[in-house]
Amino acid sequence: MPIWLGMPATRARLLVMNAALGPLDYRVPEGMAVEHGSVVVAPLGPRQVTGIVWEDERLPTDPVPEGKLRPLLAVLDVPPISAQLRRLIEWTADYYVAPLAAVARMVIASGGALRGPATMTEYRLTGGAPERMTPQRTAAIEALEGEQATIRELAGIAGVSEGVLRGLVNHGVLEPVEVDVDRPYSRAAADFHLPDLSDDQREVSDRLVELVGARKFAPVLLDGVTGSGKTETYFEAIGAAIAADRQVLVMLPEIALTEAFLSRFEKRFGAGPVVWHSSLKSTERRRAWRAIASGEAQVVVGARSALFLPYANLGLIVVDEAHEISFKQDDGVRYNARDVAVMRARFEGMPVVLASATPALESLHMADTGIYEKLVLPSRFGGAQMPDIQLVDLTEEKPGSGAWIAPPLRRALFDRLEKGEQSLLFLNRRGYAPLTLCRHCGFRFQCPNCSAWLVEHRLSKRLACHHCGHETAPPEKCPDCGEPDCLVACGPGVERIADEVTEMLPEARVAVVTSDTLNSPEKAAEFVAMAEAKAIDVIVGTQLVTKGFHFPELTLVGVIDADLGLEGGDLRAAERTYQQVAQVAGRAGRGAKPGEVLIQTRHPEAAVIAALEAGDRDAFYEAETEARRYANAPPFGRWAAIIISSEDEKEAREAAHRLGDTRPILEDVQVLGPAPAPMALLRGRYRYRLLLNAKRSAELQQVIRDWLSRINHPPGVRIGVDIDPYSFV
DNA sequence: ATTTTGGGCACT
DNA sequence: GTGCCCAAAATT
Repeated sequence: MPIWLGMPATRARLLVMNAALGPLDYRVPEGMAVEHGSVVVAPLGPRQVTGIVWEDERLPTDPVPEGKLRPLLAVLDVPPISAQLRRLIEWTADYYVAPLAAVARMVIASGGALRGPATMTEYRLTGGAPERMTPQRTAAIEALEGEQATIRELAGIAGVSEGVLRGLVNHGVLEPVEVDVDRPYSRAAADFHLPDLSDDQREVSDRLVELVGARKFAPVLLDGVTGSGKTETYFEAIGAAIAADRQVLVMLPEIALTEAFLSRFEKRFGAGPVVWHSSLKSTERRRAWRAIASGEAQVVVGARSALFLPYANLGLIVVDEAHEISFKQDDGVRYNARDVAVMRARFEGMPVVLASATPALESLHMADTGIYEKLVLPSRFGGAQMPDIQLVDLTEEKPGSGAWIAPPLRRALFDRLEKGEQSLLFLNRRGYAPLTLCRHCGFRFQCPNCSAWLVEHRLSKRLACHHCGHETAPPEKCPDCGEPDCLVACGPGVERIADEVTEMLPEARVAVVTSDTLNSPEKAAEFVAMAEAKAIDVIVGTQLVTKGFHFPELTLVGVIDADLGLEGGDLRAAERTYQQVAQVAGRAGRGAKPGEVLIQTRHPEAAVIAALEAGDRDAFYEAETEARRYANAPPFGRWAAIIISSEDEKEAREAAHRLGDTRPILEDVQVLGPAPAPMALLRGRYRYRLLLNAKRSAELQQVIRDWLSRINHPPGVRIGVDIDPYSFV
């Protein structure tokens, strides 16, 4: 699609991949084929930058005289970024008050992929014979018949040293072949293994398949109780997209979850999907990126960063566990992948499925107002029953001192172990104890870079900060008063609960499941295999175990402290508590045996806790909706946060007050603060915060942009805008 | 973001 | 005048 019809292609406006730079104009050299979306290399001073050719009218800038233009250096060998994706980049930058370049960088996030297809040299037999035969050469020629691979691989196949093969190359017996290093992915087949679906599932999957066929924007809330088989249901929609040769993006909240997903996917489609997440190695990243951009990748499974990739031919987006707050990115561009996914589906015209057993209130509201289509799976698959939920009132049923498991939960654990069934204890706290203090002088171990206590990890024998990664070895003596043997652990973490279980049930096999212990796909797979083989009796885990796992023999779930999430005054504390507890409860009784859930709490009367006990989701959502309406919180009003940070406390405070003093006075936007942010010191930066509460009708982003552009700050001060903040950290 | 430039200042 | 540091300007 040439864009400068009939005219010499002279000028191109670039969005350069540098957030501090505005749009830059360049000259297109004679004979260079460039269109909107082309990814190009341009000279910038003595250096080079990557840029995307953009529509002039969408990137306004002061006119630059012809004579000042420098010529573009090259067009990169990748498909141009589509107009729809360019619009999505603009929308995201605009909505989240972020620089265009910062958003565009997430599209180009591949480094090596842009430098063209890399090649490597493989070798194969020519059929010729060497002048002098040796036993090794004979063996090699025999073994390598029909093989083509690198020298190293061939040496492995033939069982000879690489030197032997190099000799054969020199004698012309082996010939080099240049191949693309990115080998093709194996193909998924839409009908590889068709599932047995319940009537409910069939009804929902038929509708999803229909929507995939319609090729129009269609936001869907797939609302199914835990264990209802949502995954199998949307797999049918994926099958339809594969059959129609359109790409699918499945977003999962945690990399730890992908392992279980991958094996289910492979059983259904006969080949694995393309995996995308932030810790891919650069070669894997390049291979995946190129396959996605060329259309070769049929199904991509990824964390939130997979959302911005330049799919050649996307036909369906699925956001699984769509309520998860990890879809909200909390550094760089603070976007919510769940919401941007809906926008992408809209710009590109396709269905987007938000799947959850505990949808975000906002999503449910969109469904109830008819903006999203709601598809419901009301019961568990295979006749499994929802678990029985009981509260344990910790003010009456007291665990012993230094213990956190109250008698009713202890009895239930005993009972399961006797019956040979599995139990799961949930506590959303990594490590052994969240605080260590000196019994003698009261000294508390604190992170030097953050406003946080150091968490004791006994498994790794470290005191660690969970915010910045600071670690020290626990000392023998108090660092403050020098008293030996005076340090005591305060409060429980999962490691400590595991110790308590072991003390109580010495013969029980206990597994601690957190991001510390399940930090690789292999470890995750190993854990799943052990749990399925019944080599684990009690799982003690953080929120990592609340989602995705399906263990049919698991019949007891204990929530150690349901009140934990309610502390801290977070906007969404009640909702998050409800979701976490409901999700972890949903791990119980997924097989033939019924499940039991015991929730330990000091506030059995709190609305969230009562709703959990009654299994009354509607009551919780109704109460929460009213609370949101009262607070002018989403979906009724909107919140935004402005975080001012600097390594210098005074500089941060002064910048925050300068902003506060020039706050806009508006009827529909209220500004609160500045105040020290809840994490007043984070990773060595002092932080202040302003909160904005706006009516739905307010031009919130425009107000913020105008306000921030009026003030200049010292270079060390960073201003971050967080639209629809989740964590109030 | 990174590089270039230019002003102010000490030193010769 | 020269060298040096730092802030401001430019980068198309």
